[in-house]
Amino acid sequence: MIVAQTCMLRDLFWKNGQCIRWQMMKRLSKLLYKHCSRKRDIWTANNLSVEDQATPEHMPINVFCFGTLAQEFSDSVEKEDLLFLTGFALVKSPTVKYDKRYICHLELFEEKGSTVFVCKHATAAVHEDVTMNSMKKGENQTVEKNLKYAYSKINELKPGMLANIYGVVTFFKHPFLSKGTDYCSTLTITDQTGGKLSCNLFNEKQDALPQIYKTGDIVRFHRIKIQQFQGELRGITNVGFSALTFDGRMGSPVSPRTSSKSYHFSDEDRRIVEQLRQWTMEQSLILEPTLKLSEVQPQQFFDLICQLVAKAEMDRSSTLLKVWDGTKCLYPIHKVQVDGEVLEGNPALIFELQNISVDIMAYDNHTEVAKCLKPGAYVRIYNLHAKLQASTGSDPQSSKCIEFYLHGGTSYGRGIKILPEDCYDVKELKKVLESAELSSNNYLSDCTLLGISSPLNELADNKEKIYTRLERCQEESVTVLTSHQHMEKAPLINVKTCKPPQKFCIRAKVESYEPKRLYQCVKLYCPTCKTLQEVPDEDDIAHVLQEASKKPLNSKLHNMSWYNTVLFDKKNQDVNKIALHFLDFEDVVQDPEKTLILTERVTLNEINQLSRKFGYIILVTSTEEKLTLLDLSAPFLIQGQLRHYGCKHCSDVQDINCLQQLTTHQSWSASTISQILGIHLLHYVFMIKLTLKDETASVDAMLWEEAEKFFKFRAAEVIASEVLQEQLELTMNMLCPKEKNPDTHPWFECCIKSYSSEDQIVSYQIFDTVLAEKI
DNA sequence: GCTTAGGGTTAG
Repeated sequence: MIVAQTCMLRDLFWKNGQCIRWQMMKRLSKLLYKHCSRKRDIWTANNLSVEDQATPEHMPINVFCFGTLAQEFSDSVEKEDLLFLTGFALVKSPTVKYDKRYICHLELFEEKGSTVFVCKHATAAVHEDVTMNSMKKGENQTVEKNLKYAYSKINELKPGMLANIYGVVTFFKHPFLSKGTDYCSTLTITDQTGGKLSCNLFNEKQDALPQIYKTGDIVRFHRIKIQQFQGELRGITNVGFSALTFDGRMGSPVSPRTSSKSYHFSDEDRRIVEQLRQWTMEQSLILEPTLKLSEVQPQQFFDLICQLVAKAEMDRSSTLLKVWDGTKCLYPIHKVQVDGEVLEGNPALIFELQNISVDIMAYDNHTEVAKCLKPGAYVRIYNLHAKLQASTGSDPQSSKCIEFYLHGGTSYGRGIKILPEDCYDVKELKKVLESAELSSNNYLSDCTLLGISSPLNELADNKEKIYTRLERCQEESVTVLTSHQHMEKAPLINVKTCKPPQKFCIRAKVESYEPKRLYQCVKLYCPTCKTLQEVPDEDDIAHVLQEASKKPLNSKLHNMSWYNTVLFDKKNQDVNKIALHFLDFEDVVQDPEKTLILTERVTLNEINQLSRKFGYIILVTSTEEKLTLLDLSAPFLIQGQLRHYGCKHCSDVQDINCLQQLTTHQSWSASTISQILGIHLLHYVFMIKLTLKDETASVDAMLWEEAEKFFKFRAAEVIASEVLQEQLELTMNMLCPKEKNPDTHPWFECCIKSYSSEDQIVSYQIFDTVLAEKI
């Protein structure tokens, strides 16, 4: 529990004898603009709408927090939190007409004694008891200590309820894209009461829907809305819905699968899950829909847990999957004729497993997922059909064989799911695959004995297991995600079609990149006005210096109180001198690398020489009465090999005499110097456009804000270092080899976010991704 | 701004 302002529970304000209990519906509503009379109010007022669950019509009310309370509140509150509001003013709402909310709104000011209590992860039902009791007793205790969720039994559900329930999944469909904006998952659950509840779960993110692997899994739903539909009750996602999924097998770890960042899970929850498991087993509720290939009978529909050996795109609506599960089908199996070139997979392994693998045709909506699979992946195929082939030959009995189809559509939960390697089913599968390999090796030795020439003699000696050799086919990416590794990889078509802003993890190839001339990848960026510009080239700088050196030196400005001046003759030109003005002259000999000098009439070449010796060089020119900086087209400060530029739009250049403030070299740095001179420093940044492509689409993604983290070196260093320039070139050539078919490029996994600019153009940027160490 | 789906086999 977070208390926005210290206050004891017994001090809670009571109105008409009732404590006001609100469930927050929306976080900092976007209606803010509409509600605030002046634009600057936005920064001081937070608006949210809350729903009083006690009112039958679920009428939301607007609440405004002002001043410091607004800030504290917005920092601590999240969707679904339970709020206690005290000391508020009840004001007639001017927005009733269009927001259709409660006729009054609440206004809270800290200075007027308003208080907001924010309670995390609570349910209203339980909260009421806890709060009321606490208040009656006048105890100053936190609510969290007593926080407990109340779960409804399925047969006790009533329309209109916002329920917390546990249940065993008896049916489910994988998340699929609905005709609306969200992904949809349909499932049915039951519990010890025998009641059944079908649910329609929606979320714009596929990963946010419950991760159900099989019927028999156990789910926990919080805040699911119960509705009536065609005479039956339905559960539907509502604001604040959250879900946990558990394996339904007795004895397996009670560890929830969820996309929630935080969730409440107690011993009581563990007990409920274990009781449901026990009950499911006793009832023989779930008929195991999974079969081994050796158990398959013709005409059956079943689930298959297997490893992908190879795949081939047959046409637009069908993909061939060659899989094995370590057992051999007892019936003759139809082999799909496919050109070896289209077949993606290791030819040696395909050959090695030819007698034990089966061909599956995945149709229509399943081709999308099938195409994304990599040989070596472990998958569960739901509702696979072992269809008996129509007889063709003269002897109908003998020619019949089984064809495996994953038909189009989603009925009966039909689909494909990639299984994580550490899941129970995969561990079990590996055991079977391992024992199957022994016999397949026996088969190989027979071949050798019989003198049959085979490319596998060599492989037979290889101790490495076939399934791990297959796993290796899932080529590694040249990049590493620094977080979100658990997120499912989204096809690029999703990235393109989902409304921004969104975040995704993707796996693709770099088809091309821009700019091709890599030195142009580094730009100058002004964090103040957010503009980008090219780094001036040597010619541009030389030109500015040349113009400046046309101005004569002014001896009146030499040897002032805060600098000492030394004049040098230019080569063979007596009249053409350059001037160096030294700050902190005593230190020059001792610590030249810490010295700050102002230079006049120098050439680029001379600057390069001077910068090797002196720490900081500021380029100046003389006027009649003072030294001034050069045009900001040139760098105003040189620090070793680094050239610092100022923003022409944002800088308000100050008199050079301000530099007197710099008393010791301890205070010299690019940022302090630029600050004193009123210059807004431009930052060196990478700006590279990568065209990423997978089977579904191509997307132009910028490598920008996190590019330095990605490459693990700084943009400013690249400008100054030929070694790094070379390294950058090598890296880009590795990501996207020139003159090669993009399909042969390495895999590029990254996190990508979409956002739209003011002019509604959607852009994509790479984040939380770095180059892999080994490359 | 706020619906979407609302289980019940393809027909290759």
